[in-house]
Amino acid sequence: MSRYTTQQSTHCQHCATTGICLNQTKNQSGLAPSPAPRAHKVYHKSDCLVRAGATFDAIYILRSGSAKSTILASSGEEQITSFYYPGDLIGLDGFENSRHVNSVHFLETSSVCRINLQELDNAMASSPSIRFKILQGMSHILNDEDRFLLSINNMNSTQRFADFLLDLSAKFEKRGLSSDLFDLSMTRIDIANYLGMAIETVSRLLTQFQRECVLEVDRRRIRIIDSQKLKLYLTNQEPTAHLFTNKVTNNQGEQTQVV
Amino acid sequence: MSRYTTQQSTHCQHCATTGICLNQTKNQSGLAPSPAPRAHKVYHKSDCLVRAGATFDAIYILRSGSAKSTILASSGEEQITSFYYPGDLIGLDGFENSRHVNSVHFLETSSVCRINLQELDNAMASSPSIRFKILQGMSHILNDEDRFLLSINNMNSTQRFADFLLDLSAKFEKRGLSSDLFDLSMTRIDIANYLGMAIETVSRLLTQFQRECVLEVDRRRIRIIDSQKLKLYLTNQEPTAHLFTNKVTNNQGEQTQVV
DNA sequence: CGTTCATTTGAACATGCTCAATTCCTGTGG
DNA sequence: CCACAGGAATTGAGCATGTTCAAATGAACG
Repeated sequence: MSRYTTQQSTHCQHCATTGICLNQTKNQSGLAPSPAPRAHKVYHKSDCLVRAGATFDAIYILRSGSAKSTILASSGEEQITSFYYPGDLIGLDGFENSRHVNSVHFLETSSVCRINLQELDNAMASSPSIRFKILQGMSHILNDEDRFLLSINNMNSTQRFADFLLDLSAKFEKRGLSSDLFDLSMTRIDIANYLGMAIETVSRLLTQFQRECVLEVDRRRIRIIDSQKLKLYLTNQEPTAHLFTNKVTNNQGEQTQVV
Repeated sequence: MSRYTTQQSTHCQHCATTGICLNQTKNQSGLAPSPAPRAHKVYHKSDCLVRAGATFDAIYILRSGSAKSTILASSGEEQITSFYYPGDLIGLDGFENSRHVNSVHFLETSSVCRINLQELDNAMASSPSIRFKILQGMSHILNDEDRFLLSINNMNSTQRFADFLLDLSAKFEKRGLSSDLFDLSMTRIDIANYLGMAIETVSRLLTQFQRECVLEVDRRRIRIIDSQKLKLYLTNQEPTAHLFTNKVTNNQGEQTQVV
């Protein structure tokens, strides 16, 4: 793996934009134990950044490219837990047991910024803004997973897939890229694994969306033609399905007004 | 809501056992801006601790009882994202946007320790161990959700329900309670919502497990009779007894081993 | 007691999976 | 440059898991 990696010595601009660039803060606070600008490594497709079970000694910020993290079931099956895009924090799962729970693999040529734990702790001790940014980053991941949970438990495969595409679209837009024309960096197999469906279902949904003039699909390239219609798939509940949910809502509704 | 709450002025022993009691540390470090021992409030069943959308100004440690957090789908449906037990951190979802994403409701009479953000930040600034404990707590939640994701995407309802029961059992044991005799503090509706299945399925699974002499069920009270057999359901990809097909029952507890 | 909510149980149905066959794409070697 | 292999993706058909609908029972509570 190391033969694939190179070192660069430019300043960590991308990290800075996310507000978590530890170099900057260390300079500001005058600590700067290592005066050199942060080094970042370049990895290639299917390279491994972190292996489950490995000692937790650093976190990473993705600078460019994309990655996925996976956990291993006792049965031996893998489950993708997250896809990462530039600016995302990677490796935060390690705090629990000082070992990584997820493995992280790159989906394409990518580069990351490595921040070892001592560095991180120093920064958190000295900078309120770093403290906040790290907590914010973890909170963001948490909320993302909660939303994902929601989609898995309450949506059918059509809705889930539409949600996935809109999510991707929003992520690209947030990073200054086109929100309606982008390349998937993951295979259909990865998508199916992530969304908890069969690859055949993913394939059929792509075909369906294309047939209904919502998307244009060319291999990994996706063009969203009608994002309004795509959003409709999210709310379009199947004709029925109300009894169970009504009960839940009523159960919750009581708390709003208690005489 | 406030009429349900009372104040107590004992020292925060429960928090101390979790290692995140901020009072202790503040005493150690001599900061102690508020010299009074930490107050904790008592809430009752279905009381609301945190409402989604509310300003994020504190986190909480659950001292006793249990709670659930829920997020709201755009469609209006609620999804339970987590159940909380004593020692758990509550409210960490607020860091992302300075607003809470989840609502938190109590499932029974419970008490919490409130730690406002300024307090938390002070403690994190001064104490490396607090810094670590908070990150560890968030990491734990993250990993929990990842594992849950795995179970939802890769397990059928029987496996998921067995997993849920074993999880609960482990949580009670970790807190010094009986691992094989406990009361569910949530309704079947909550369980079904959390696990992403219909309440009828939950009911049928309870009946099945009882029929197969794995559990004894009496309303909310669960006794795990054969935890070994319960664990087998996790790995047994092949369903041993079909739940929904008109069963050709072997009227004794022995189920047909397909392995 | 009567009302209401939680739970159980049965039967029909449907969403999405499995299995199977085919096509498409990419890289490789002759 | 083409043939070929192997993985990725597509498409079809049957079927199983778990949902939905419906009804009955049980428990809690005023």
